[in-house]
Amino acid sequence: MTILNGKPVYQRITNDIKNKIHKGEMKPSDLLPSENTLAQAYDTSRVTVRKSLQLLEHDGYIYSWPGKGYFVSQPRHDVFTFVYNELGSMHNIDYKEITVIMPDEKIQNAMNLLSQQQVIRLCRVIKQDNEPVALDYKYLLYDKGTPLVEVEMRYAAFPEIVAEKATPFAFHTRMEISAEIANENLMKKLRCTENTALLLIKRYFIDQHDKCIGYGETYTLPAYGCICAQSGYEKD
Amino acid sequence: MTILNGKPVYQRITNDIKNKIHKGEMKPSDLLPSENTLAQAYDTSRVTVRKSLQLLEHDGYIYSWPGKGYFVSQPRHDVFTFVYNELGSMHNIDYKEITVIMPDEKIQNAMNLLSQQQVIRLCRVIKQDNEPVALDYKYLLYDKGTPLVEVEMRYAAFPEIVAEKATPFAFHTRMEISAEIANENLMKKLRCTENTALLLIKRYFIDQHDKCIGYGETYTLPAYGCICAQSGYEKD
DNA sequence: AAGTGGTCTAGACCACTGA
DNA sequence: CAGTGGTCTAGACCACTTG
Repeated sequence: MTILNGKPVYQRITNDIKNKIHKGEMKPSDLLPSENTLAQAYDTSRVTVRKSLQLLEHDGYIYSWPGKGYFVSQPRHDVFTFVYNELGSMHNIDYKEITVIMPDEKIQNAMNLLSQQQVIRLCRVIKQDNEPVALDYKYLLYDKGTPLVEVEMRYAAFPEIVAEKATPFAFHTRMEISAEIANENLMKKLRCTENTALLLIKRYFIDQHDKCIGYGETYTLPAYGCICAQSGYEKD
Repeated sequence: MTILNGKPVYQRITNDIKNKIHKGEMKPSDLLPSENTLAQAYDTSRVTVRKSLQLLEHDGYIYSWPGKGYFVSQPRHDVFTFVYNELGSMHNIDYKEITVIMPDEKIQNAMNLLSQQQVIRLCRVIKQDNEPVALDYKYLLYDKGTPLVEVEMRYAAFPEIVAEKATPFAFHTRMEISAEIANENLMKKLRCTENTALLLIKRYFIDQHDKCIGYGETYTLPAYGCICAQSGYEKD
């Protein structure tokens, strides 16, 4: 009785309202029927109706105004999402070097380091069909206490390396995407000409105390591909 | 009685569990206490506990397995989000041209057009401090029925233009981010040298029938800035 | 069979908005 | 004041997992 056509009641309500919004039958800033009205219309309880409306609210279709009611939102088309898996799976990796260095000013600023603080630098070249497609640098804090060097030797991807030093939920990543012309070092390692535009991805790994515990730079050749992001509202 | 310290019960439960996960007291794939256990522990009802757990589930901290219980998730550090507001606000815009053209093959493929289908092309140069920082092309389907040209004259940003032809929730955007070297046209319009790496942002506006109703290309100078994305779990 | 989460009900009290 | 959403209760039945 509660579940009809294999669909829970709250999903039927959610879908009905979502469809009306998609079709334009309900437009941004329109007022929805009240919880009690919907409960009567669907012959169900207020709790069930609220579950539907909270799903829609969470997905950005509607918002609630206590004392007034629910309204259709202004849609946002400026929020984009993408998945960035570190290059590596499905590719050959040429491990190039792992060194403990005294970082230059650029890295010191990026990681907000004290001077005299050493860092571990990992450099990798990613290959596809035996051609280099990307150059990847990673920088990690070097504390003499822990034998980090051995850890890195596993060629782990960046979030996993960092997660060893912080609990896995306790850090976040900031990414900066830009374009850069290949310099001599990049030309040599990526076997490209001097007129090559590279996609540069910088990543800052920040722990819960706002401390930068890892920094990475990845230079990618145009041939390899691009970052592909999505925005918008999906039907059903 | 239900609300203590100004916080609803369900928020206290949510925060408690979230903190335990952040601190590492609960690790990925750990089993949480059952709904009934939590209800007793917090001296509340199962419904309230479920509200807390569903918030955590929606935020990616835990997942449920019917018949077994709730488990701490493997954290995802590969999903990134950013806000892309079209260049324009806070900048000078040099309107350059608006034309109805027969698109070349590149645009035909991008928009999946039939040959002989004309499109409207808008070209803008965005300036900052009187220096050009970006070049922006927009392509829209041209149907002779509607006086679209007048509509575009308002210099509206892209999602708003497109939303006039589809209901505002009924389309989504795909974005491709890549790097490209300045060609002669770009060098002239952006006043840059031939060795300049530009950030190229392509946008495809897709309606609910998977039809491309708009296409855009934005070339940005390195000096202007970059795309800044975020990933990870926020405390509280 | 006992325990788990998934769905749902029929109430209740509160704070807020608007006539 | 009546109506709205926000929070919460004490039950219920179901399908699923585990012993």
